[in-house]
Amino acid sequence: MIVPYIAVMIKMVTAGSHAAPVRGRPREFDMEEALDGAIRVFRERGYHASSIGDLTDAMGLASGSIYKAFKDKRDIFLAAFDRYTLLRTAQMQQVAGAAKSARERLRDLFAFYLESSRGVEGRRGCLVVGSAVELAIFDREVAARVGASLANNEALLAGLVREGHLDSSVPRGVDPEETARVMVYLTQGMRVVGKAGRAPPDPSITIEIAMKLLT
Amino acid sequence: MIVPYIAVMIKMVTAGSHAAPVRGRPREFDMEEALDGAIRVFRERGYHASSIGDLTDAMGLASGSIYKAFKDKRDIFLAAFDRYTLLRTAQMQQVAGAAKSARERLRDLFAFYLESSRGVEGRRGCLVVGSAVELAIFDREVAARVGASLANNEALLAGLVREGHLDSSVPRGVDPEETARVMVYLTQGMRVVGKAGRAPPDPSITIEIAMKLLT
DNA sequence: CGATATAGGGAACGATCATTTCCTATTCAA
DNA sequence: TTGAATAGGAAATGATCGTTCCCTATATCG
Repeated sequence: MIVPYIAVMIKMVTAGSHAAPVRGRPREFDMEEALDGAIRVFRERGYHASSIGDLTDAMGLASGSIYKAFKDKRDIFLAAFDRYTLLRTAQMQQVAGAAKSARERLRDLFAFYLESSRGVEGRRGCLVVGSAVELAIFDREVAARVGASLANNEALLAGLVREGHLDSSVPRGVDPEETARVMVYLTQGMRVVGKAGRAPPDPSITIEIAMKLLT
Repeated sequence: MIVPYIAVMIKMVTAGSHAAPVRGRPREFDMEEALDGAIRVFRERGYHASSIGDLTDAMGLASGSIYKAFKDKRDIFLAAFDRYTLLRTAQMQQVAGAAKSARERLRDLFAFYLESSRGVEGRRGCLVVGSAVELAIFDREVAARVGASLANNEALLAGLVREGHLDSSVPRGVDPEETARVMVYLTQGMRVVGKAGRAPPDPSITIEIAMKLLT
């Protein structure tokens, strides 16, 4: 009797308290698919320009159903933000774990960010950047999540610089934390410029210039 | 008879067709002060979260008066954007013209951007970044202005790199255009992170790391 | 099987927003 | 000095938006 209760609690925690309860009619829609639709809308239009109508279309739900699963529009946004950062962190860690040397892994991350900032994906934009620009100043909770996401990226990059010290692919003189901070500026700036649709003709040149930070 | 007409036309062009006409009751408010108020509102809240009520407060005008001077909310925004980029470009050119060597002028520009991304000013944000993120994808005219502003900054930075070749403060191997592109990423990223309220404890270290791009 | 609990969905509601209207005030032209 | 033109400002308007309500459907518990 207590085991399923614990399982439910764990699922509720991982799903951010948006998991379906045990009693009553079960949820018919897929929460992850619905949130993917919400992510698409919020990335393209931002928070304020996304209407509930936009969200019902993209999530495949009626407004009544949305308000059964979420407290309000902001609650949808926070759930979408959390899923976005979850997926993005997974992608980054995958990219950052492929190559042999730490230097090459950092190069792969730059390429990944540059690719994310190109074409349709670039125009769609980054939800973290969008939240920072549109919401962080007046919403403490959003600001905290944006800060945590940036700190997370910074830590990942700093860790790679430190690994580079160990495998001798990055000179000891390169400060991990300070360099990672500048690299975060660089990557977030790529997303901004990508939103404006200005992509570099030859990304490989851009990457090599960015790699000078590891000198 | 024709001379004042020409003068009026020139003023209308420079003021973006928002100048007061010759006939009728003259405008009582100062257009530049009003636009400064609009700039403050749009920088803090973005476009969609800024209500006409916010703008009447910040511009010191009633809604009826605002609609006498501007076609609609978007027209106010475009005028504010143009004034913002005008002022910002002037500031940048002033900063970029002080030091002796081109390398030092580039360093001053990094410091200027980092300072603009700190504290209250940083939280207030950059109107170009905000426009790129919130509006560029669905508003061609805004996208064009954002693109022009980024291209302008890029050209300014590239020009300094080229000057650095001439005064030998920047190695010849540093490509002006490609390096300027990366520097734009860097500076726009600073504004994003500044919006989130995360400023570097010691800006001078950050600046020196950024200067590695000129290696 | 009946009671309870929750989901799905669409219509209704209340608030807010951008914009217009209308009236007064102030200028220039004739 | 009168008329045309425009500014200032407050109230009215119409549309849109987020949210709630209500009804039906489907599950579990006793």
